[in-house]
Amino acid sequence: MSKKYILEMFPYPSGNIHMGHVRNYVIGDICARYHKLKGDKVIHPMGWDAFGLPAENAAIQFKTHPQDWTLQNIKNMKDQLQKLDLDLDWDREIATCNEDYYKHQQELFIDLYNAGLAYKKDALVNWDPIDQTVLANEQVIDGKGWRTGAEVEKKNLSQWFFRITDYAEELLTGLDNLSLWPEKVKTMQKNWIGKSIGAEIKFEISGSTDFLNIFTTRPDTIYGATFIAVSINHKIVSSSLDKKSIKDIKNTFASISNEKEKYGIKLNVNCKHPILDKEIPVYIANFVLDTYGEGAIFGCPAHDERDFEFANKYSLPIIKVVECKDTELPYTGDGKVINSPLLNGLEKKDAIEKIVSYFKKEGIGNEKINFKLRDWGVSRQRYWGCPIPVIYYEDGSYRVLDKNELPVLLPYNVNLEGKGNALLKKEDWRKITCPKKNKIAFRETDTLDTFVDSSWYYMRFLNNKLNIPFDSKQIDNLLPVDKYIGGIEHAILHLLYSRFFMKALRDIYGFNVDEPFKQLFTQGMITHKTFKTSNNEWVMPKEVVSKNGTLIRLKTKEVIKEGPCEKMSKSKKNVIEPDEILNSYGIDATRIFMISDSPPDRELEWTEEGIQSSKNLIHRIERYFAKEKSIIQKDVEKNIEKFVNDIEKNILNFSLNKCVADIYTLFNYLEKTKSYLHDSNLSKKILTCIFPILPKLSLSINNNLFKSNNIDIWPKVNLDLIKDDKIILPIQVKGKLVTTIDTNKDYLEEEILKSIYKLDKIKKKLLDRKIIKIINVQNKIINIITN
RNA sequence: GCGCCAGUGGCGGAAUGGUAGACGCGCUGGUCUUAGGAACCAGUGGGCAACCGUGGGGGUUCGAGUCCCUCCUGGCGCACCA
Repeated sequence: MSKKYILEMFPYPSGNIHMGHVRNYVIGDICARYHKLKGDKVIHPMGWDAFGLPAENAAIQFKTHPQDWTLQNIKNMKDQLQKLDLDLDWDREIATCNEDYYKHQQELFIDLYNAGLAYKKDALVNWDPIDQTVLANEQVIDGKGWRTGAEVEKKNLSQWFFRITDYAEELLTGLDNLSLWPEKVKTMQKNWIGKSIGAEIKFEISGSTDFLNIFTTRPDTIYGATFIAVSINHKIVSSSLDKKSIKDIKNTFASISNEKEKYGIKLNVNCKHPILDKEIPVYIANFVLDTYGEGAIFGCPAHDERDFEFANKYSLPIIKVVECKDTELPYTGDGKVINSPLLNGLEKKDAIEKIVSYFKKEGIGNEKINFKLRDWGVSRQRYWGCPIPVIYYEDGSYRVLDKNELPVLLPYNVNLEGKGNALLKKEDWRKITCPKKNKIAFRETDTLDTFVDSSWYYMRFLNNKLNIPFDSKQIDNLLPVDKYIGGIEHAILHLLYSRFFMKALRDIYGFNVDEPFKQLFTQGMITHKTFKTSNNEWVMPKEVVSKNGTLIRLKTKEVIKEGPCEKMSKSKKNVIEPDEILNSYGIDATRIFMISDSPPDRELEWTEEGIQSSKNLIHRIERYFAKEKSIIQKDVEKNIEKFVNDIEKNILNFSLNKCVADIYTLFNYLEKTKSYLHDSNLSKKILTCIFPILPKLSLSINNNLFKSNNIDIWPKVNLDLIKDDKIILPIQVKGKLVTTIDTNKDYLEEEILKSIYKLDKIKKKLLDRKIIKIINVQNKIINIITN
């Protein structure tokens, strides 16, 4: 018996499930039910990603406490999910906002801290000066606070970070082993991690013993370096300009409307070229990122587009060091190195190798690998999240709590009105006496990013009652998740953070699992038609009727124009409520429609016709099994066997739309041949195979026919039975199909050719032609090649 | 701009390099009736035909929707990453 851990990304408890959830969970449920019928030990849990900002917003808007609001939402959504009759392990349920979840997360924080993977440093946040609060990136719209409309400021705050960059290399190479992940997601993660191999080079500052570090992927172009550019936040800027000038420059940078326009200020500093006996100027440039590499570059205008543009603007020299035509400048391709005494004639790869070893020898540079990936900032200046188990003393020092001092409970009675973080204002919670040092201390008032909550929930599901975060033995036995199903929007952050957690905790606890999710499946979103009035007001589809070919709004008789199909959203009024659909069409019709009209990883367009025909199929299957038994045709068994084989293959491939086609094909056949067989093993086989997709229907028919609530286990396919001994063989002349003939499998080529030559259609084609060659792909095709 | 993915009937979509369009929707004609959110039967890529057809053009192959090159269009992601 093998284990199958099937997991759908757990939802944020917003209060109501939407069609996207339904599709997500139906896909997972079909897998889970299939594997159960196969006899696998299936783990199929569900829980709630229950911390996060919307609860705080709701608190202000509806005057409810975030906890009450969240718990009520969980209750509502659980009711709705249960109406969907999903085969979930509800006894594994967790909610990240429950003490019993987040206290273990505090333990993990301590583990990470002790392993050197959690640390504090200053970082910039979005600060709303009116609300006196920190904003998430998505709350900043066009540089303004979403609620106050105030110009958002960048503020430097001391914050907690997880050292995900320690795992950058493994997070990158690990992708190669994830053969069951979509290429697209792997590419996105690869780009996000952004590994570049290059060199770090020291540039001596003229008239000083100090130097500038520069990262480059093109050390082979060092002879072409004619300037240096640094970011405005580089330390050389603060040491050579006063604060006022820096602020002015920042403002100038910010005022450049075309983001790509190059702009620079020459500093009163030069650097020595590391090889040549010359000095090159240093600029502050708006296009140099301070978060990448060393925040400084050397400009080689001949072989870099940005440097070329900059050099032209400020009339800096352009020195060609890679062979190319002048018209090709800036030339960024490969070629032989020129104008570079140490490197002339070498190809790029050899030149890089040679120059780097020269730098090493001279002590002015080294190989360097650089990543785009930054450490993960996990502090959120928010109430509704997992408290960080840290206390601060009056002298500014801090202490990470011991595990026996946990949990740090989130206080219930807080003031969410007004400005600032509610925890900061909660003096009686914040201020404590440190039991260890017996002096006054203050709790950390930041809470953890909710991505932390979702980075290990799949571990907690394995044993949600345990008094420690998880049991390492169970992790080894039951992870990785075999099939993880969810939206593509989590391609980077959630999935990368979870992979990091898996690896970090592996190294701390010593378990043998490297990756949390063996197979990842990203389902497509659900779209629906949109409608608008002539004033561009959105109209709900059910308000629209067609009258003599024009669309009008039922109530007002306004003429309506049809828009494109778009992702369901409240603002576009094209949402379909799962509750309504379940009430009108039932669970099974809803389930099967979720997988009918397009492959599960692509968009699904919601249509009335679609859901209706799903319902019709269910009636049709019911009618079929209600018919009087009839004599069984010879081929019925074979066709059913083929059905079992096909539908199984398609479930395993997530080709669920083809499963629906398999069901139609089977019932088309059975009805066409009037084969009604419902008291036999054959009908039990059919009921088993449709059970994962249509559980309610399958059970009720099973009950009617066999007075049993038990669905048979998944049948083992008899491949001999499926084999065809008669085949239809296509006959081509010169690669073009002319006709087909019915024949036995494993025919003799000579014999079959004789009968082929007798066919009129073939005779006509062969008239006045000479046969050059016969291509017989046994049992597949015969191709007659003529002159 | 760079990267990835995709382009097949009226529509959604099927096709290990081997009969393109499975299956569904829609549509056409018919049947039946307790007039239904039905059901059943027949048909449905284009063309009167020979034939032509998988975004355009080239190529590989006996044979290409499928592989290669190139261009066009659309979607997604990244976006000055040195």
